Amino acid sequence: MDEKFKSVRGMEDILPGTTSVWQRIEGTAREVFARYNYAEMRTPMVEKTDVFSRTSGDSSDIVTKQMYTFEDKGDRSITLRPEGTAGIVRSFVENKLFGPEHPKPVKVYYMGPMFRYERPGATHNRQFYQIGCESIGAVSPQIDAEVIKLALDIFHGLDIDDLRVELNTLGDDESRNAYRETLVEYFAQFKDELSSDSQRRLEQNPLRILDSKDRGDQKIVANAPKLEDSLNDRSKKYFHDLLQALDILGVDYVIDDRLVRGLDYYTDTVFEIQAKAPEFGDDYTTICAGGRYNNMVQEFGGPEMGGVGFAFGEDRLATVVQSEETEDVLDYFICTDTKGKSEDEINTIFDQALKKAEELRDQGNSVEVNFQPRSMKSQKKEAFKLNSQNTIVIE
RNA sequence: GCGGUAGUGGUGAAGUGGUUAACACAUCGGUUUGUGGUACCGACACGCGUGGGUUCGAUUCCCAUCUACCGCCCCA
Repeated sequence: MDEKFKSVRGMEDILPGTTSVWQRIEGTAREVFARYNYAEMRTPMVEKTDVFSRTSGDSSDIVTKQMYTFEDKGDRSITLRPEGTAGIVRSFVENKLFGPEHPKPVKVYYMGPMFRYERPGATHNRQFYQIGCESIGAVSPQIDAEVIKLALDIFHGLDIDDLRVELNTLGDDESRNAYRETLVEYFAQFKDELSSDSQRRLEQNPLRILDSKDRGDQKIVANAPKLEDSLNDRSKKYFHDLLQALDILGVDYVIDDRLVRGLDYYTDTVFEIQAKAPEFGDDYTTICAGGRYNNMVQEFGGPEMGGVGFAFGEDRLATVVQSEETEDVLDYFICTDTKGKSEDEINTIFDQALKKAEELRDQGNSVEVNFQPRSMKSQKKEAFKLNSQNTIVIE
């Protein structure tokens, strides 16, 4: 085709042949969300840039290099949402869902496109699709555990069973600030040995050095002080209680004290769910991530209320999920025998076919009609290919 | 954003500095077939991602650009 019309880089079409997989993912998610009494919420795909830069953290990778930001005609800086949580919380505050008339926590889910400006690849698109949920307005380890179980239920419902939950706590503000100080103190000794990325992080977000992939960094990280040692009693208890709640639900988990996540807004609980599949090279690959955020509602000018949620990418899941085994059957295929007929005669035949199809469809049948002048042979071939139960010929 | 590989019809692909760009599948037409997927015949890229350049002449060489894929980075 003419190149100037090609789709924008990183934006992919989801063709009719593959939508059934997406529908299964979304349908399964809706069912599970309903069982946990979550309601769907839809927020705009664009927000003022500050909504994301304030909450995600000015130094996060998403904000520094992945935001799809531009100015509208009113010179406002707006951004295509890179993730779902910030917009939901913004709406929660703006619409006063924190009010007493709304039972807490407010439980919502969402699904839709997200945008990040980065290099596209097999598993990376600039427009991608996420499904997620948020439980806002109450803080309790049982809620966190329930949210994790909810995610697992969705994946099990999609027949993804080889799963692993990785878990960590970042503690509350007091604990994190204390840890931050000891961490900066520690890394400062090795400042010159750290990668350039991590040297930058040292000033802006020292926690992120912990999951640096740089080999040199990793050696230094290995001996770094543990977050655990900086946790205050409240944070320790919260995490302990979460583990207990997960035990009660029979959820297996792995504690990973390096897990800090790329977004700055998390407090206490952070988690990832990984799945192993041949499509992922038989490795455990992260398919879902989430955590608790107890400051964000306030940051938007709301009351002091915590939230917890997760999100998973549909694109990545779609490579693993099989479409449901629904055999495509057609009730009727209507052939039109136009060979040797005049144009007027052909038109009449097509009209008859159109009418016949309508009658059959009114009775609830699925019907395909041929409105092209072509041979009976190719029409019957097509009827066979479509697995048509009945074939009618109009001549 | 950096490094690497690649870009030929609906699909998979072969190929060459120079008259008609293999082959296969799909599609369409025809013949055959006790007739609905068989067999056979035929049609199907005025074009080799796009834009320049070198050349008597480029799909084939050079440059740029776009796109895809892999690695890094990051993540979903």
